[in-house]
Amino acid sequence: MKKALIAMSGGVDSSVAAYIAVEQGYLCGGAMMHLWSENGVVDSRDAESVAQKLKIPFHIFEAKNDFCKNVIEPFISDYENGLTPNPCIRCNRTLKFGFFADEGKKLGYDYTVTGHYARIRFDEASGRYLLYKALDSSKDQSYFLAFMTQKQLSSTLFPLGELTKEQVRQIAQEQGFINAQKKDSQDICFVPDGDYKAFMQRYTGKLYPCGNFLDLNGTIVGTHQGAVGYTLGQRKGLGLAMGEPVYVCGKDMRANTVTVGKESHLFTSTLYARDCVFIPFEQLNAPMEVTVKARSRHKEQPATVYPMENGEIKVVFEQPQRAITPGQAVVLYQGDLVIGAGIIQ
RNA sequence: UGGGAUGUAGCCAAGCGGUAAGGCACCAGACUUUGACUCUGGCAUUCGUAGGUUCAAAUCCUGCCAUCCCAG
Repeated sequence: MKKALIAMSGGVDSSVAAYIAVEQGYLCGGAMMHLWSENGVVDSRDAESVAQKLKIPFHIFEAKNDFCKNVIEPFISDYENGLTPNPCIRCNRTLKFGFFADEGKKLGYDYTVTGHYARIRFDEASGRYLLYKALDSSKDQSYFLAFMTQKQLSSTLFPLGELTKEQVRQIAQEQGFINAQKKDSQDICFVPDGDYKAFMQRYTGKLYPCGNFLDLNGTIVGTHQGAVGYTLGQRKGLGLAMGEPVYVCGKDMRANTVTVGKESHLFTSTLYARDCVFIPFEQLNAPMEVTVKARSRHKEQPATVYPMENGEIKVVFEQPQRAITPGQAVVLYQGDLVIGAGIIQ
């Protein structure tokens, strides 16, 4: 009998994923990673409650050091370098399907199970594991999983990939799980109040100095509160009353300036990406018609992807896209199949 | 010190005797397992100030104050 270790967050999704894994006959265990807390408290009560109901063992993995090294510190240095990182993607690749899976292996588990909405299928013809969108497109999380390696995909199970959120809540309700009505998590987990700049200042002890807002002509139009606190396309929080809405059009970390302008200046139809991974094949050798997400909640856009030097790619959209932002992940699809992903530069 | 102009919310700004448009900013929700975007709602009992005229004034009159421009 195969053994499966469920990554349990205490939320409804991973709880139902655990229930299904048990029902499917895997020999199951549950575990939670202690990723981060500023007060040292780990709240594992909901997860433990569900594990108890399912009569499966429950572990807590201390992962704070790995999390700091692989998620938080890159997150901070990305912002300091003028990028806008996506920490959830990094966490998936390095912690959930990295550290956590490794710990599971040490305990004799064959599979890692999570409550993600996505599907994995083995393709006989190519001998590769393929990643597909969830059947419930409104909950699909394949964007956050697109950097998974073949090794990771081969030992991962997503029991929720064919279910809707309603069905998941229904199951949680039927099973009497404590979190059946719990609100979905959101925001960056280590910045629950959403103020990531304040978090960075606490974490690093640095103060990010004020600087100038410039218009597109280079004229000073105001004072910003630290360039790391702004991202491309941002409108809110600038405090600039220019008579019409203005958006962040660029940043110069060196000069500590933030340039603002009209929304029409944010549209571009080409992007370049590095650190690319491909799922149905090892590398891209020829141009390919795909649909593309340049951020998690981007509506997929038709585009052509071209291979470049050093494994980089160029994506040319049919229509210009708003606020393509360096540091964000770009994910390529063909229908429900995830083709690959990269980091926008 | 003379002459002119202007003073309406944080910023810009309508209104020109009938009981405060709008935009930007801001705030609160919604949306959302990243940052953003977006959407919805809120936001001047009061018009530099003190008096006067009038049934009724931000709107007319007078004094004062402030700011800007031109003279000197």
